[in-house]
Amino acid sequence: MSRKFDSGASTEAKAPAGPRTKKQPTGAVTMADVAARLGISKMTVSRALTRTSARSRGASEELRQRILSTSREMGYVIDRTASAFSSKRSGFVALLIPSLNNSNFADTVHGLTLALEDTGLQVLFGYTDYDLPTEERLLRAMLTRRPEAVVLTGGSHLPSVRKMLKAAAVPVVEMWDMLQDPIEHTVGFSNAEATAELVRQLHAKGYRRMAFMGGTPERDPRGAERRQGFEAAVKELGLPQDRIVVVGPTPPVSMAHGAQAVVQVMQRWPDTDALVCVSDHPAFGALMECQRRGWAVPQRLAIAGFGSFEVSTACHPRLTTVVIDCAGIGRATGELLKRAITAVRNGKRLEAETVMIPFEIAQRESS
Amino acid sequence: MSRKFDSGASTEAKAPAGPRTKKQPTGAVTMADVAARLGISKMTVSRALTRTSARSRGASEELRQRILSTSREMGYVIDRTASAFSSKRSGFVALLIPSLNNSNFADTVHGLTLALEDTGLQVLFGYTDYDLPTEERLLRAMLTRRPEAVVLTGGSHLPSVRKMLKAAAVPVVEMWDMLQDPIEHTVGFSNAEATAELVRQLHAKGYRRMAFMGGTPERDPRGAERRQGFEAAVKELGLPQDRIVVVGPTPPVSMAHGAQAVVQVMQRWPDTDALVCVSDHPAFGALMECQRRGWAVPQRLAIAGFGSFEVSTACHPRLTTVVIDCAGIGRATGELLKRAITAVRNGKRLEAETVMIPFEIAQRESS
DNA sequence: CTGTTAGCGCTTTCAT
DNA sequence: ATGAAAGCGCTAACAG
Repeated sequence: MSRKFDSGASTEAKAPAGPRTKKQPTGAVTMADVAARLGISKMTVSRALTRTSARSRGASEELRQRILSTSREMGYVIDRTASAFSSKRSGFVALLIPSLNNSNFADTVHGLTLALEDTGLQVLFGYTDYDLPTEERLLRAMLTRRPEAVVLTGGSHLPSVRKMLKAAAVPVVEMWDMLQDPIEHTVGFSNAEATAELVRQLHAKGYRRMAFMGGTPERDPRGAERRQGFEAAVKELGLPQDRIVVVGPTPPVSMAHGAQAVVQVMQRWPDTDALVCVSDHPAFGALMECQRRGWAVPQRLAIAGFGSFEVSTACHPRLTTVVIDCAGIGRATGELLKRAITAVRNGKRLEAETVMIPFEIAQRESS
Repeated sequence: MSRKFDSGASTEAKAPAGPRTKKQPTGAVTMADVAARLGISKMTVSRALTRTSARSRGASEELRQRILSTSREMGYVIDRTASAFSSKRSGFVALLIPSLNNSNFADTVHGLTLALEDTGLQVLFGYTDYDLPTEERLLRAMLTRRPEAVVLTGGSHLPSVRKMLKAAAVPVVEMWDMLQDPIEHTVGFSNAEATAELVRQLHAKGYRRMAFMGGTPERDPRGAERRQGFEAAVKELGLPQDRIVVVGPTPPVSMAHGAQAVVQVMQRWPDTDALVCVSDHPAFGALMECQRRGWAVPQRLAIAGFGSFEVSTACHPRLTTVVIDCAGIGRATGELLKRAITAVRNGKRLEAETVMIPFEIAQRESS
């Protein structure tokens, strides 16, 4: 007992702090309180509570049960701020996605959360609103919490983001895209190839004069990739290449954008027979606009989307689209994360990995 | 210098830990490093970095600038785990919503985040999947991080949740509902009253045989409230009261549920002239099903939803719905949070508040 | 398997 | 305005 000015109270009785203590304690029950009650050291309590199936060291099972039940009785809640501080393991994974309001990303978060469920890792979550400076700001704030891994969406980041991540020396996963020059790990698929494949299948069905609609490329790298896939495919197939409509400026591209785009397309290129949209949302908007104007889908114009959002199967006619295993991206990211974090905790480093997530074209009544 | 086994290195040069140190330092640049470089105490650095417009005490402006630039140069990133631990201020707000995949809640999160933007508070975010035990589990995990406030959705919680919150002695906000017996603060509106008002307006338009469709009440308290509002209104208006269809069992109620429900309704009560849905998603599904079957909307059947989701204005005909200021709920919650947390930090406690958020009925072509 | 000791990086408290 | 000392609640490291 070397604490100066000790109030003299045993650690068990939480007397109000003496008049001369340097620092005000929380007031909450601490590990030391639980230990004192049981007449053991707090280290033993710590071991009992921290014990994982993986960690062999811990208290004996009988004692462990007593510790657990006493903790419960006393209303003890471990202070992870303190434990993170002491162990240098925050237990956080930082996750940045472009938008909350997008069920594709929501499904990815879902899959990731499930994969991390039994690990004690918590997700520190942020959304960038498709804005690079916002991403940078959020990441900067998150890094003050010392996350054990960082997950980003896509490969488009400010230079300072790469710099910060390098300095933080933490495992990084970029998801949802296949990247030329990933920071470290990647989990995703080629948005360009998926769109190209969609175009090829529409071509096989007989469509020859296709148009593409999407948002401004700078703010939506995934959309830009899809557009490139479209352009490559129509070129390869010898189809007209100039039928591109850009809406914006703000992502996400909305249903209303789709309605507006389909009108533009039909005005500029009246013989267009298929419209490929950057996502299901504008595709749906386009479909509804066609119904308003009495343009038969798919007879007058075929429409295709991307992402297989709920609306794409609920609408009438149902939308042809690219089906992505969004939850699978999250799950794969989670599994990768576990291995990467375990490696770091053991003083190693997981070799950079690239995980390909398959996609599928769903041909439905809109084409 | 009372540290035993000190390696002898000054704090400036980050030599690898000596062979006999008890604890491995992080390796990252610390406040002490920055201070040493400037020849000042780390306390001064701390003050310079923590200085808020609110806090008057801090370093002189000139020194502060030097500290800031040196920090940047050295790549110093403050360790909020340590500062939270030391100050007993986690800087976290715990937020629990039922679902990520719901733009209403997404908008609320957005509003909340914006309101908290300049406070240094970070959101610790979890979604319950409309499941009370999941909510309890998530909250338990979050409380280990000592959040300075907790935000829940709705008023339906396990008893243990109320107990944990009471023990944590932290400000609590329940949002999205008006509650009989709130835990503490409330921000929301009456789902029952909003639905009742919708029914009254449909009645005024001439609809007389209305049906309601929703999910199982146990898993969706907000849906249950809406149903109660429907029942109260049709009773008050002397309309048939038994036309209730329950789909499920799993919330959220989907577009497909709506398609299925509208068929059931028209089979059981063929003279139904209006269908009120628990949210826009099933309302949209019902609308599409009507189109598939050639039932004219609103001539044969009027359809109304709830929530003013994007699809409700994009579809054709557009859906009559209840417009909620979702972001406003988030914003109001954020403002309340700021005051509540400030109070606690000053050793006070904010009196329990109830903030009413107005709603609006949008009559559109589907009715 | 259990205990002892030291200390993580910051902020509080008190002194100057 | 600045500094020195102490300590927040936990876990690493070592000893037994």
